[in-house]
Amino acid sequence: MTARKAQRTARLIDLLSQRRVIHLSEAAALLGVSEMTVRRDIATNQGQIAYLGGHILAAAEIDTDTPYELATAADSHAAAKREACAHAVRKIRPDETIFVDCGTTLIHLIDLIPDNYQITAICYAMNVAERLSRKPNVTIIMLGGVYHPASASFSGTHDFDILKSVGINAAFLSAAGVDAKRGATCEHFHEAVVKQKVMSVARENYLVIDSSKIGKLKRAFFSGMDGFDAVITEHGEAGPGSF
Amino acid sequence: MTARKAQRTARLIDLLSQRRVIHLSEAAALLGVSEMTVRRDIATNQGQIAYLGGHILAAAEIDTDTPYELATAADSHAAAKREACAHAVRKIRPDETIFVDCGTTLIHLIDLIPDNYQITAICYAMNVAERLSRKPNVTIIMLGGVYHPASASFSGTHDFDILKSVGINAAFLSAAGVDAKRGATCEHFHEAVVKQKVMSVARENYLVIDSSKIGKLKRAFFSGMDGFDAVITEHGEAGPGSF
DNA sequence: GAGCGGTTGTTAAAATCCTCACATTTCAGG
DNA sequence: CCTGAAATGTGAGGATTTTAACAACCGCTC
Repeated sequence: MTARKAQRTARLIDLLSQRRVIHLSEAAALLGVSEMTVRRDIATNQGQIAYLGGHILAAAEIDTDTPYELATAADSHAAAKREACAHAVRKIRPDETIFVDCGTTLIHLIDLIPDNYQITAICYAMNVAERLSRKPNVTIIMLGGVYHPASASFSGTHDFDILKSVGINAAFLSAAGVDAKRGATCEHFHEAVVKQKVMSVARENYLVIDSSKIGKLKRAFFSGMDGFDAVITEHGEAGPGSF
Repeated sequence: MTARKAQRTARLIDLLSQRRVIHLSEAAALLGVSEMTVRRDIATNQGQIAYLGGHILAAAEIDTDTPYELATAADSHAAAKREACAHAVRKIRPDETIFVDCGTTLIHLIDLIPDNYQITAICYAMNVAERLSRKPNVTIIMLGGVYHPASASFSGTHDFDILKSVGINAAFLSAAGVDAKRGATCEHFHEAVVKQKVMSVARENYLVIDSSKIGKLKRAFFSGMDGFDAVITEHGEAGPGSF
């Protein structure tokens, strides 16, 4: 094995750590060699590189034991979040327009909406939009803007133009911290701006959190507790006065 | 979804938890249905089941990769598109603002942009934004609006407000058809509206297509050939007059 | 510079996979 | 039992992937 070949293989593995799946022809272009050469590289490195029908992926992906748990474990308090969302989903009627905040909590809400509901969902985070797009009968409206990687969300002044032209029946908000005195807070200021603007136009505002958030205070304030029609946790629904 | 189909899907997922990778033909035999049916089952369960060139695997294996990744992988004329983009990427300077159209073609352009370039990219399709978000040093601006599943893109009147406040050095447009007489066309009217608006504010407009598009005519017209500063295919760059 | 093994690119044919359209079957309500 | 919608099977055609053979190239030694 020449130095050139070894280096090329290392580069391919490096690419896989970022991309998970790379098509053969794409890898060939990226590495500046022919497809045949990439094939041969893979054949001599079956331990690290896996190959399936034209697609290259890290061998670890299909070797190591169940990454399922890992994926769900990355989302802490997933069970509590899902339960809170199970309570929250009852607020949605079959033909309403809702707002879905960013974060991991409300992803569960989306999954729990019955497939036959014809809802319109407004969002501003990419992971939320992506999950919504998998559901049937959902009209998705994305508030655009500048991308913020930390929360996979978009923000900007223009958001507000869209909000003027839609009627939101219920807004489902998430928070990173809920404090009795200071109210609901999140990690990023740009998120807080969007949340506030949405809350000002939505008919009903629900804060959906798992109870681990209670007592915490984060840097970006977006609403006092009296701004919510209800606070929904895994234990059920509580009036805003209980905090 | 019938009970039978749901049960079959559950069985398939169960198989995947033991086997990691199952070939399409084997799954069809194991489940006692045709390969076509297994394909369709997978298509309606992209969240849990992933599919790569004839092989079925648990979606968790290639986690965080949205279904778009798979869409790109199954992309036809992928090699020609990538070559066209290799020509197109030379139009980008290290600190510019560009527009990236929707579709599968320009995904390759994104991959080919050098990592050390500090560019700002404007887009209106989810798969494009998703791919952009993986690159370092890129500022992403998303034009929001109503979601259109066919092209994973968003559209709406409000797009135009954002466009007023940015300066676009180069817009990279794609098309589903290019006709000598009628010019550039695409599948959906809502896309055409966005393309036209972008072209009116961008300093330079490049049409990037693989040559299979030439001679085709689709329903939504968005620009005559003289609207482009250049047409870029896998064979290189051509002036707009050559069509 | 000639010779050598290992590496790489190019082609063509075969096998496989994908998409689409249409025929058939199944299933839930009336 | 009838009926329409959903689900399923089938086959053709096109696109992609695989394999194999052969030619060209590289770095090295003699």
